[in-house]
Amino acid sequence: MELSPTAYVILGFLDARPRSGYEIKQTVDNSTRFFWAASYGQIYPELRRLAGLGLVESKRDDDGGRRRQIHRVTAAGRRELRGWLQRPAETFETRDEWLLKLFFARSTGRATAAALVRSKSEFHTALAARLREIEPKVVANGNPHQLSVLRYGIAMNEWSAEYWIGA
Amino acid sequence: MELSPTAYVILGFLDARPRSGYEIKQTVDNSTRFFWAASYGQIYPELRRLAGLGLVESKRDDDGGRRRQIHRVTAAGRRELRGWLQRPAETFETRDEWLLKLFFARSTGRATAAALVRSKSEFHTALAARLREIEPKVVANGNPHQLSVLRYGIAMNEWSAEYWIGA
DNA sequence: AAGGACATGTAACTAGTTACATGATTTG
DNA sequence: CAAATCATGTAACTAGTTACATGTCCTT
Repeated sequence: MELSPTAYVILGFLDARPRSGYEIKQTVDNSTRFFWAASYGQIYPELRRLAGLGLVESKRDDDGGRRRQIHRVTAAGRRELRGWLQRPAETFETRDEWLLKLFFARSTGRATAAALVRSKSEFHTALAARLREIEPKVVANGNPHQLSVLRYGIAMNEWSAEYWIGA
Repeated sequence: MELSPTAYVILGFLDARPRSGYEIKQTVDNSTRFFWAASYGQIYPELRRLAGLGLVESKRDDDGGRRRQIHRVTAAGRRELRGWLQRPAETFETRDEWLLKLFFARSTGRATAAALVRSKSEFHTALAARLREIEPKVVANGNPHQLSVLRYGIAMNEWSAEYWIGA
């Protein structure tokens, strides 16, 4: 089966424990977001699709008057996730508008280019700080792979911030 | 006017000199590709759109029997490009399937995780090497901003490759 | 003669975002 | 009581990829 990487994000989080679509979104925003984002507009329809394929089981579990749906990964879903983990990765993409503007900053004055570089540096500093805030939670949850991914993100953004300060 | 960043890529390259859609694609693949890619399926329709908006002028310029179209940026197109360059950048996105797999490599053995890390490191080494090949061309064309963007790409990929070797 | 590079273009598809609609509960 | 948070979902849209179709010219 060939699912979208975002489907595996969902399967991956459900593999740790069952949760609602809303919770998946929060979790993504506090973890994989810096290298793989996902919006509600993707998560909810994808959950349905996965349920249709038998990879996820969804059951209603209202919280008081609050309508809620809890999803859990099935045995087939776990198999699917393992299969994906063993296949080689393919996608690596970056869309960096700062670099694009700097690249075409020919006619603009050098003040504009300098401001751009400063702004890029600040962006990476802010992102690194944001990731540092998450760090204690990830340490607490005790998954070494997740921690090493996060630390890479922190280190990389700090590296980038410094790179452009020196420039 | 609010165009897609890819439209500005086109305007930016046409600003340096007029060229065909095919040439734009080749140029992108040899320069902005590592931080902003574009396919024919985007470039050709976008050229039409830009022509419709009066930002680009396209004229037929067959090369022997080879049908060809040369596009040049208009004065309005240059204004539009400058306007974009002066607005702050917004988009910064990464989709990294290697990090995603590592992040969810809980149940897989540690051998799988190690292979993943190695493969990520190799990927960045190869990309850095690819960018190094381009470097002389960029040096030759004498645009300092383009060179600094390229060198950042090289440095960053080398940094990433080394980061994961040590891990 | 064949294969690769030059050259343009579209159709079908996949992915993903944004904005909106709806409504309950919790917190200040 | 107002605002934030919890919670689900969809419609319309934007962006972008892939695969295909077509044909020329150049190199081996």
